[in-house]
Amino acid sequence: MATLSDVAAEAGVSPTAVSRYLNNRIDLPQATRDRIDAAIAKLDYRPNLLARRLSTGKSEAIALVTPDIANPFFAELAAAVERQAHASGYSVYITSTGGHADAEINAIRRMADSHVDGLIMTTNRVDDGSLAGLLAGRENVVLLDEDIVGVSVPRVFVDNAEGAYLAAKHLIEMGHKDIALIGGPHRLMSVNERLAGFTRAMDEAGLPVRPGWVLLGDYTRDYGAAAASVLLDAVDLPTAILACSDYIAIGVLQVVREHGLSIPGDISLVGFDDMAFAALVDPPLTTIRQPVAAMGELAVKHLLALLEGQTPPAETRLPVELVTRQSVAAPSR
Amino acid sequence: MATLSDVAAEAGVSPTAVSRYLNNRIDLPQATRDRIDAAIAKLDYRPNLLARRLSTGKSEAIALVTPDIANPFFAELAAAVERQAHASGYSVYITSTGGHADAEINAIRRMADSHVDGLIMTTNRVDDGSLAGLLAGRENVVLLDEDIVGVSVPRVFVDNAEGAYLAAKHLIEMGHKDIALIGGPHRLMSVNERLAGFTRAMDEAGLPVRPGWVLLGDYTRDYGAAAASVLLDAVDLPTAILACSDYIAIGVLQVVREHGLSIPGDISLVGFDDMAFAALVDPPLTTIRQPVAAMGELAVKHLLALLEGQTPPAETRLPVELVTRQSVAAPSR
DNA sequence: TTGGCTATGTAAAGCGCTTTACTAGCGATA
DNA sequence: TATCGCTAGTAAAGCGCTTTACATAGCCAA
Repeated sequence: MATLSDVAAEAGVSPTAVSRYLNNRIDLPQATRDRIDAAIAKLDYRPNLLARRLSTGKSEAIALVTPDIANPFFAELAAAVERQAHASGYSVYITSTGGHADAEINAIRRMADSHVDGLIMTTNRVDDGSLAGLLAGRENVVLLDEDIVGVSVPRVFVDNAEGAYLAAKHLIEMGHKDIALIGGPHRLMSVNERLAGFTRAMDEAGLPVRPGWVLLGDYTRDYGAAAASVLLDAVDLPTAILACSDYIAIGVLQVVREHGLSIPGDISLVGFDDMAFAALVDPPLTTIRQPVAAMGELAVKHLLALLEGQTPPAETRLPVELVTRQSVAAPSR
Repeated sequence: MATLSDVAAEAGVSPTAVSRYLNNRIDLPQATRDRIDAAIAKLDYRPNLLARRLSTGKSEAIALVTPDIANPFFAELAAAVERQAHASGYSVYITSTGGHADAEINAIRRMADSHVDGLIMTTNRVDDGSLAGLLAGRENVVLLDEDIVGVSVPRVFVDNAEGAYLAAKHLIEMGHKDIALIGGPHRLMSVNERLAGFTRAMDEAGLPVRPGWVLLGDYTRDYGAAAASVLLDAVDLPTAILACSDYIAIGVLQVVREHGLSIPGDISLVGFDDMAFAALVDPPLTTIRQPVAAMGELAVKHLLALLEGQTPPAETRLPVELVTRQSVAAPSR
């Protein structure tokens, strides 16, 4: 690999001149510029980014740490982050942690050690304080999608409460009164908020939120199935289920079918996220759409603003919308 | 941030000693080790990876360049690559290119400039020679999933021909004779091979491959829909369609339904890939499963072998399997 | 003729680490 | 006593770049 010095020698100037020329920090006469350009072309010179980063202390790169890149939600988020970052000349380094606390900590450490300029953090656990400790006080972090309590960095979330409210209201307007909610991990911000939105809709309609019909566990298909089993094995059944993620919804779908019931014939179902498969399942899922791409883009914008010393909003809420398909009908009972 | 020298000063030894101690290149008496450890703890020292990489010329990191991380196939591949690389102490930097030639080239360049030790390349286009030019002769690259002609680096593929053969044979055994194939981009290796496997199965059964029933375009839902429209608007219809990807298959699904036909009642359908949604669509899709995780793991293993100067197999074919669900039935006509 | 300005650069230090040589001191050995 | 070998380190160069401070030549004005 040719180095800057090689180019300088070839062009008959000093390395300083070449460096400053390449970084637009010097005005050179045309003849000199031509010689340098020729030398670069001849030697196929490409600057060593590592050396540059070490020297300047800037990397023009950001990291995205994510629980699981194989999860389409985070994958889409990652794609959006990358698109937006590239548009601003930044590279992005994506890591997935598997959702384990120690892996998250390692990932953050490793990224910091590799000297990325900033970090976008998504998680799907509730933190025990260790993440907060690592992240607190940093000026180059933004939180995306899910909160970490005690970390006062810019945050980009979706309007979770509104989403659940819209979903519940839709069910209520279709005539449902007996509505159950299946949600993600207890105490996770999005879960709290979705539960709150659900409760508000029920309250407004004068409908009770039955404790036995609020099941909190995981944003997974398996948990959806397990929770649906609990619901369906009880003596009285809800006429509708609000699943706090589309993954939960397909678990519900499967179990409902296994119980010989039909959706939406016997039970109506609303999901959350509008993942790509939501339109493809049988029946196509009525769900709450999250603006995934916008979330990723905004997170990058806020991070880059932060890096430039500006002060992006402490918290941004992106709007969600109800997408009606065919998993909701009027109650038959 | 504390540096090595800070630690050395704190511990009352030279930076050399600390460096060599941390890299296990020196035996120090317990007392000295304790002083260094204490200094590290006190200063919360973490080595600067950039500096280390610049100095050693090794990065303990590999890059994965991929057309689109938002595509669950590549996302799953990425997750597997990351898992396996981490297990060997390597970081991985994932980039997606959007499937554009220049973006691919940029990505490869950028990765090379950031001095990753090696590169795993996946693509979904047929190369015009520019990628081949960039990659040819490199000793630290492996190709995954799709070939780039003229690049003689280790390759990890799936047994495409066998997959299509199994799918076609399954249809034939169910009684189908009029079978169409909808495939990805013309001249892409996987497409060629799947077409070949299809043809072999038809030949063995003494069945003709009708040129009008072989449609090549893209591995996308849109193309699947477009191709299905062509097929269904003709005078005589196939009784079965072999879609060379599950994305194509769902496009087909949609169009078949729009034509008032049912799957598998009127037309049987087999997909390829066994993406997560294949089991969720209506009807659940019979498809060919690719061992995605194994592909990613093997690519990493072969790359690391390469980096250690070993010679992994020039080409590995991973087996596929037929997953029967409910999109195939005996022909009604 | 001198002083100063502009144009065109360069020398050298430094980013934080690794690594190759080298060495001071000391006990044991011949 | 001179030498050897071992222990416990160290000095300094180098990875490839950036950046600060300085330098020289030529020209113009006073």
